[in-house]
Amino acid sequence: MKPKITLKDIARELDVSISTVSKALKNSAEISKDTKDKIKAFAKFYNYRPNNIALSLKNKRTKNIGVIIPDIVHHFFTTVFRGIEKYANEKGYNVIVCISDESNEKEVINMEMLANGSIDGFILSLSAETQLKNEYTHLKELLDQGIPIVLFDRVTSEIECDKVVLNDAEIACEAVGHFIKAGSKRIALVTTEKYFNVSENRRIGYLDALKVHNFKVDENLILTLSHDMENDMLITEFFQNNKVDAVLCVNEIFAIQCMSIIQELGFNVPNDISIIGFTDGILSRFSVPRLSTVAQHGELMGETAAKLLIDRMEWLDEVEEPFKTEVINATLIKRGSSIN
Amino acid sequence: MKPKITLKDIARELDVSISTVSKALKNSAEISKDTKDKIKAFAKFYNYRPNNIALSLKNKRTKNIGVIIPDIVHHFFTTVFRGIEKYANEKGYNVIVCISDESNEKEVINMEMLANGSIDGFILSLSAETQLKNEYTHLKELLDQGIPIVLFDRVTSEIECDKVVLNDAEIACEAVGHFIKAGSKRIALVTTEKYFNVSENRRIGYLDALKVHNFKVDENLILTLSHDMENDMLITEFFQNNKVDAVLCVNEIFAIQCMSIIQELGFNVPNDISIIGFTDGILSRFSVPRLSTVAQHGELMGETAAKLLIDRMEWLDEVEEPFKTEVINATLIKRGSSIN
DNA sequence: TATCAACACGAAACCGTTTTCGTAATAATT
DNA sequence: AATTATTACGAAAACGGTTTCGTGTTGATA
Repeated sequence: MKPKITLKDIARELDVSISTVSKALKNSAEISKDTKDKIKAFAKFYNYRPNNIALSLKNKRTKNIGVIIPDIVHHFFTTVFRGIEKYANEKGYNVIVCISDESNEKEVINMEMLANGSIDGFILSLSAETQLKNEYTHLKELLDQGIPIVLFDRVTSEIECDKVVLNDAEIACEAVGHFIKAGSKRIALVTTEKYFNVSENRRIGYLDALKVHNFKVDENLILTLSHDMENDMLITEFFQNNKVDAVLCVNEIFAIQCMSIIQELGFNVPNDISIIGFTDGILSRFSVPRLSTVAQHGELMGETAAKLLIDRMEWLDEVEEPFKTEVINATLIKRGSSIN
Repeated sequence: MKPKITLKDIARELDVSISTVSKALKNSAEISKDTKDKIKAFAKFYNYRPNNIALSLKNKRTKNIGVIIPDIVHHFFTTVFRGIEKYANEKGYNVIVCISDESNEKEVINMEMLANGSIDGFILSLSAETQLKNEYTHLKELLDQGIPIVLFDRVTSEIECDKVVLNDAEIACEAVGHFIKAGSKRIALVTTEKYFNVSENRRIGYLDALKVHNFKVDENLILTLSHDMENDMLITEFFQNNKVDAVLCVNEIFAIQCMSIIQELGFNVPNDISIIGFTDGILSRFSVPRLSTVAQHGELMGETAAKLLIDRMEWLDEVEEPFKTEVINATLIKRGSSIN
């Protein structure tokens, strides 16, 4: 057991002052070559590393980023996290993750916890409950305290800060357009409650596409599912009661569930019913047939968010940049579950 | 913009000493009720919160746990992480995650980075490269410095510390036994390179089961795949060239890949060939037919690891507990991809 | 009236750094 | 020889807390 060595230890052993040791290790011109060599050798031998906590206290920056995500088991958030971690690490930052579990309270508690010095900035995607309650005072307070925040994916216009979003409406429109070009007539949308900005945007894109192609909107063709319940019965009834030849689902799970039920009901995918989902995750790649889907480029999204945050943190004292919203362009990946 | 308030600020405003403020906020009996009330009210009004960094420096404990995992996109690690985060959070700890990306170098760098004061202890699963090179000096050094470590899943006997593992051999044996009871005669194993302790243990379980039931081992029925390559060709050839009626795969992806190729080759799952995988992830639950699999209880594993670590950290000064190895009992989940 | 608790608070050390500033000792200049 | 510049280092403050110990002021006791 050899505990960590400090500047003080080195100073005592070598009979110099702490300041001298500190300067010597930073190769200061103030210190003679002899002394520097001696100190460096000693430090190297005992594997001296400066204490991060002491540095943080002194510099008033921790080189830690707080990441708050609603759920890590969702593939999309996992990939975004991957992107954040990768970029942050390259830039010498560490990442502290908290999972809000879609709960507003957890989101608030975790952020307040971390805000007391543990991190230099936040990257987060709003919890479902936060979006539902439209409650953003915790974010406002942190911004007020000068802590930079980057929102991604689940964002809100109530808060002014850097953001990274997907062109949800546009890509949903493109997906529906793709159905229409392939000859689909009755196109369904399977979505979540509309307080999610992303679902709402995808719905808008869906409606836009119908309008552009002079399709009449049939509200019966929009199925709203909750993300935390057993939806199998609802889906089954939906496809039994409605004649449908194409479905756009706002996430991968819904898409896979629909495909599985559609197949059980005796329809052929994609000949009877085409399916396109969101998130190019593992499910989409390994299903039969493989799922056509909207790739959200989560990793890029994460990197972009991290870059936005780190840039702002590192320029904070120098210039006052206006807030940016970066738009990630989704890609429609055509695979076996849709025609052509 | 109202920056964070400190003890010093309160002391100045209220014309008392810093010590008085500190004691008042901790409700010390040393301070008169009047003064305490005044200080508490002021602190509350300005939303005073002690600075975590200063506390860490003083207390020599950060209440942060470092988690190093090889890969976060793998469902198993994600769930373990979930368990760690959950338990740690309940106990007031934050989690700093680094992804080693199966690289020994990254593992070493990240751990050294965090070890300089940022965390109180580590939870990790060894990277592939670390297991391949059998290089554990970084772990030994940290343990030497008095930093507690808990290894999970990918562990090694070279290091003495707390560990959490799955009863891999046992459950693999049980899975193969299940095949045999259902009448399978030619049982294959699809696995990874054997320097992974987990794959090796599953292989041992597979061999044990064969031996117990007086089956001859046919090395041709063991297919070794690399985890980062395109394996489709290898799998296809394997099932074309070998008569097989059951397959145990050491992970979910291999299982799904095998199932998909087996079906393409015109075999019926499970009638012609039964399949059991490892990891009860999203893939297993949504495949057609649903995949029989070994549930590894990742979340429980994570919680157990976090509990082991936190217990050790909090008792560190008091007693010297011997190291423990907790074994998580996997569960065989029988679904559509295997008979009976 | 001198002595002594009890009370209420402040000074200062400490955690491990960095950094500014002051100052001996030596060397260079006039 | 007196002054100045340079070199090489140390003292101390600062970051934001906690905690030990000391101390001035009361009120009670002998």
